[in-house]
Amino acid sequence: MIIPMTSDIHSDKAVNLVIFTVVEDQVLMSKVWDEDLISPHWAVDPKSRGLSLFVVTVPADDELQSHVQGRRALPGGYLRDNETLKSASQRLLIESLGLSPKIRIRQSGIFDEPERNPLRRELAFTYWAMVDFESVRKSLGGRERIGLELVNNAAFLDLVPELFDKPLEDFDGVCRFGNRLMPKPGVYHKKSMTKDLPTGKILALDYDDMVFYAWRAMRHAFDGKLDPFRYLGVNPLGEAFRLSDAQEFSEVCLGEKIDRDQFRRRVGAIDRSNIRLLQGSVDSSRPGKPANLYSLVTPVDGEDDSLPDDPTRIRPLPRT
Amino acid sequence: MIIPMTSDIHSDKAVNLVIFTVVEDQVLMSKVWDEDLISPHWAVDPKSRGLSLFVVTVPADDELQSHVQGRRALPGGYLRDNETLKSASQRLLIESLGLSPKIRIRQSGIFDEPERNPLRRELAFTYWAMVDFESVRKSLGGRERIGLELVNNAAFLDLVPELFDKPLEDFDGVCRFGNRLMPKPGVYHKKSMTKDLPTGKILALDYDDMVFYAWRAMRHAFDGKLDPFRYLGVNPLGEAFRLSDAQEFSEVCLGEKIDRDQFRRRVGAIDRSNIRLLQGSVDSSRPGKPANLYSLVTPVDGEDDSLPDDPTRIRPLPRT
DNA sequence: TCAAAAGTGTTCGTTTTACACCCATGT
DNA sequence: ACATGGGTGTAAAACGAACACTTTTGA
Repeated sequence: MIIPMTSDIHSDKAVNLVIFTVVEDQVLMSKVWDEDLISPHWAVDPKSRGLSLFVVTVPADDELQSHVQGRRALPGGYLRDNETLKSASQRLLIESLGLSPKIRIRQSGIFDEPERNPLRRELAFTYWAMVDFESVRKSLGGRERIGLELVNNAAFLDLVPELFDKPLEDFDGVCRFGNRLMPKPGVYHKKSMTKDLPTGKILALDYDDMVFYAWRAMRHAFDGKLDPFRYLGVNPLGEAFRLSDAQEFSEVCLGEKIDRDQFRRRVGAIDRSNIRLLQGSVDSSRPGKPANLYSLVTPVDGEDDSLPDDPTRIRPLPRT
Repeated sequence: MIIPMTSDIHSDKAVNLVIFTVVEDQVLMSKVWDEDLISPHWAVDPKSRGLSLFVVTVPADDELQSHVQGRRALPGGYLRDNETLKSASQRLLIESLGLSPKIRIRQSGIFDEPERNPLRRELAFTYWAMVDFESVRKSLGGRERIGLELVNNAAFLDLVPELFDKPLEDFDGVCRFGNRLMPKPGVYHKKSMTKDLPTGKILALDYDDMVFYAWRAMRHAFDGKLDPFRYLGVNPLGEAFRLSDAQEFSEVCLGEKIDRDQFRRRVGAIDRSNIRLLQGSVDSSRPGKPANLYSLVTPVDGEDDSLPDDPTRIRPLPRT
């Protein structure tokens, strides 16, 4: 990528984007032909059906190649004079992926180690967003070699116990980019990042950390009494969906399994939920009892800023 | 203040410190003679007894004077080549206040509006800490004219209902630098900063916002099941204290009133609390029934990094 | 005897978690 | 019939908020 050499570019202030997307394995298989764009190769299994959470990656800059052993990077760019970091991240979302500016973007971290980039001192600010897969798909591949790296799916969650020699319940969220353990008496949350894990580093430089922290932030959309669709500004499930699909969406984003009955009751508390039963429509396309279909009461629109940036600071809505 | 003109200073990356301290009004009166250092003047009332939460301020830079109408600023400085922002904030804490590096510092915000500083484009990163009043006191005044600005105290909390025409329970935390309303059905948290309030701006530029967001972060030490002393790394209450003092400390920091019985029961849940009854010692120095005295089981030490940076991500400790 | 502040008991409604059971479909 | 997944009833446990009452001091 060639950066135009206009003088208003702050080349020591990078903005990196952690763009999440959720897609059903079979949709991914049928719509993405170049399997080199999807990593790792086992990420999509033709036999099983399920949702996967991915993050968008690009090749590392040429000048970095000698330092990164072929590992990929996160899309990004540099701050300009007349922008805030947030507007820079919006511009970069358009520039690098051709995505509409109506996407809800949130700040998630500062990466400022003097040695983090072996070429020069630069601070990196990460912004994250959840994006509809259809929007991402159009940009995949191309000269930019835009690709997807798996963050989490049901298969990975099933692997966790043998991979880390701990049951899934011991974790307060797991994904390929790291995890936290549930606190025990006397011990607070303990986190593990890819550099400490047997599975090893995934992306170049400190991009793994960027993904992990952004994932932790994104995760908050699901762990409280928030409406994740409104919070993320996107609905990857389509017009009508099964509750079990909504549950798998939550599980993959949270990196936790949720009890079926608890999940249903939580979203069923209509006074704080955006999900409503679609009268009289069922889906029998899969084994078992046909499932009721649901839809969103208020369809999402990306640009609603009535929600605060930090979900951790929202108390649950009181009952009516 | 003269900044040495060595070339490794990043003069477009500022670090500002929001240094909180809690002090009893009568201690403040007896130990600080220059009342110009304390703002506003009604902050300390010789008649009433109580705790106040302050933030440390300094005069705005000379070059800014024409823009700020005499308003004061937060201590700060610039990032250097070989530092992270966090180590810069530690250095600045020593340089500007002579404070020991053992103080627990946390990041809280990025201020990046292109116009935020009328003199030049600069990004500001804020770091906050809670500091023992004795440490702050030694630096007050002097050539630097280091002073204190009131953030919250019982008197201000009592004023809130008539000031904002709303009962205190409608707020999810109030202080002089802003507030949030409790969410109502259909409406999420709504915040008000000083620029929107009848009470008006307090400090120069966007320093009010820095204090507000840092205060919101500091507040988290109190609203969950965290041990605030361990989280803040400081104990402003001394060796032995009444539970009612611990309660006032919490109320002033939270910007909320807490029911006496609820507060006592919460800290009384010893398996998750650091507070223990001091056998056989009572304090009769105030009207009413003499109070039992308590102390911390594990005295605080500033440099314990077993606690994560973000309290919102801590789940309560399970019971033993 | 009263005000003031400390300290405790008890209730009630909500939330969380777990377990169990029934239901409707395809094979 | 049975495997598969959808959907609901119920109950224990934990938690939070509210209220009322008792205790011990000084004035």
